Amino acid sequence: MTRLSGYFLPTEREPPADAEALSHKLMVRAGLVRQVGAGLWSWLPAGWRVHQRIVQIVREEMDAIGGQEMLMPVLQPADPWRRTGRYAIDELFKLKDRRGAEMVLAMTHEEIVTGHVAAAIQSYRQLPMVLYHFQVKERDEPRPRAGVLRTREFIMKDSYTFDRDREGLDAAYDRHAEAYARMLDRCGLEWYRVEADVGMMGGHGSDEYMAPCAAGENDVVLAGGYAANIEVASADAQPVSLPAALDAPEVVETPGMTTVDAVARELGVPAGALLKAYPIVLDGEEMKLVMVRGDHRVNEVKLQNMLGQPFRAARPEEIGARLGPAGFIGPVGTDLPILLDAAVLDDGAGAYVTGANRPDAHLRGVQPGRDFAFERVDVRTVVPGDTVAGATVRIEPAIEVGNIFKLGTRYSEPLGATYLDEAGRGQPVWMGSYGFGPARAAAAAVEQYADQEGISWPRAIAPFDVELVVLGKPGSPERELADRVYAELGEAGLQTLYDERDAGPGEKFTDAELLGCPLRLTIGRRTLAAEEIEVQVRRGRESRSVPVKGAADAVARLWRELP
RNA sequence: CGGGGAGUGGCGCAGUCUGGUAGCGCACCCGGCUGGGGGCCGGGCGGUCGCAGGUUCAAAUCCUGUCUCCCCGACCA
Repeated sequence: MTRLSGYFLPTEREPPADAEALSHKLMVRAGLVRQVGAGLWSWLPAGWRVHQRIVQIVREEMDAIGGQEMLMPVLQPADPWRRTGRYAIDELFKLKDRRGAEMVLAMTHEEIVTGHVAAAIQSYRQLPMVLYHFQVKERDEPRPRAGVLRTREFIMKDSYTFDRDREGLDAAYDRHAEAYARMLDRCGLEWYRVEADVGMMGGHGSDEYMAPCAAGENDVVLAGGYAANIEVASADAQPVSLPAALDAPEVVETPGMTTVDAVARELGVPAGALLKAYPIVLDGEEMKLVMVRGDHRVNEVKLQNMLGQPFRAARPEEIGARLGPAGFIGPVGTDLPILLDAAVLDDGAGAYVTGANRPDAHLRGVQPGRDFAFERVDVRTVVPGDTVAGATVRIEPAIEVGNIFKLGTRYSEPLGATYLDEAGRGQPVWMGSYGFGPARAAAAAVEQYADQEGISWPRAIAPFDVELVVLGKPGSPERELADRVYAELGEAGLQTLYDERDAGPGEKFTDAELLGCPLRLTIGRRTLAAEEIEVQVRRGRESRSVPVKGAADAVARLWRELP
């Protein structure tokens, strides 16, 4: 129970000048958070209540799947990070203690938790196990942004599962997925589970939990039941009307036309009738030529995953030496291996335009298969209008609020986490790791439900259930009634913020709507006259009234019906 | 890392080009009025102009260096 007159809730009439994202503006204006430095934020009391409510929901769902809460330090010795090969990560904060020992600030806790398990687990009888904690993560982000959406220090719930084998991991992973679905629903968020890139975490699979909103940093591809991060999404391309096939490729002069648009316009064909060449160089300096349709773009994450090894774009001099001048390169007549994107047809029904590998010239009438050999790949970025199983995709921005990984033995092997099976054989532990960011969940809720007046919290994570506004002078009958209702609301189990400041009605209403508690009660002169208390539902700003007698219970019933 | 922008009272800003007593709105403090949508009157407090050095009789303003923050992109374990 909280009286606003003495509560540290510094609201602002105007957003910070440098704020761009809606959640950034509103969380600062509402007095929930304050910036300390780039990507460094303090949570003020009301903001921390939101954070803690989310934490509690997550905790309950982790406990429900057998998770055991613990706590591991942020400051850690560098050695385990060297052993797992993660010491080289740029985002990892590195420092030395007074003795000169190399330390790191943890960005996640795989190294430490695996170390504990390695030391303590000897037998299959001790598995499976689920461990988790809420702890600060430190990441030296190249560019923090958008308030608490992308910060250098943040609290994450990270859990880790330890199983005997792949089947055990799969089951643990599925249980986590179910827990994540429940916690996100309970937080009142709109969300998608999407296929994700496993990235450098390595391992056997990954899903991301995405909350769609304008400030989202990721793009999610959705179509019917299909959902994937655009980094890994696949879809069927929209067909393009190709020019008729020719008996053989034919050179056309295209002086100075180095762009798809210029060539397409000159030849009167759609951009999709061109083939774009993207020369890459693999680790061993082997060069390959990736070909996608002129209206498509190479997706470097998909390409990397398909290659299974790092690559870089070829430099102009390398391109010049092996193919031709940049802007005029193509697959015909080269001895480079060619990776042809799945959206390019080779049924002979039409033909493409490609660079001719000499200055100011292209080839038309080019047919994959007939005019060049290729390996078929899927390496393009999905675009709006593509389809998945007949359903047209849409692409939405979203915040990543959670990410789950099947790690396999990626960490248990370098850190020596093994157990003895029934036959007495040493086996590596199979691991999964599961992250969730309460701060991002809070920001996502702000983004998803805010309106012109401010924040509109889902009831489960609002800083308070009810804001009680009293109008009228201190000592007035209105105040006496409000004091009584305030106490009754508490008895009814509602967390209430009581605005008993000596301020005008406009200021109180404006602040209440900015802060966004699900219900606002107003007690003023009208209340006394009508024997009814006005209740405003924040989401939609619809007003109703309840009798003064029994008001708290009526409000509690109403609250339970809210989203 | 590349590009763009900004540091002046708690917040939002003007002043810098053209050097000459540091200003405005809001907030805050005191008194009074008002009391259902940021109300009114009167009186006040508060700023080493990011930092350092330089030029000058004189620097928020000119010069040099430096730090910090924001936006777009790259990156994102």
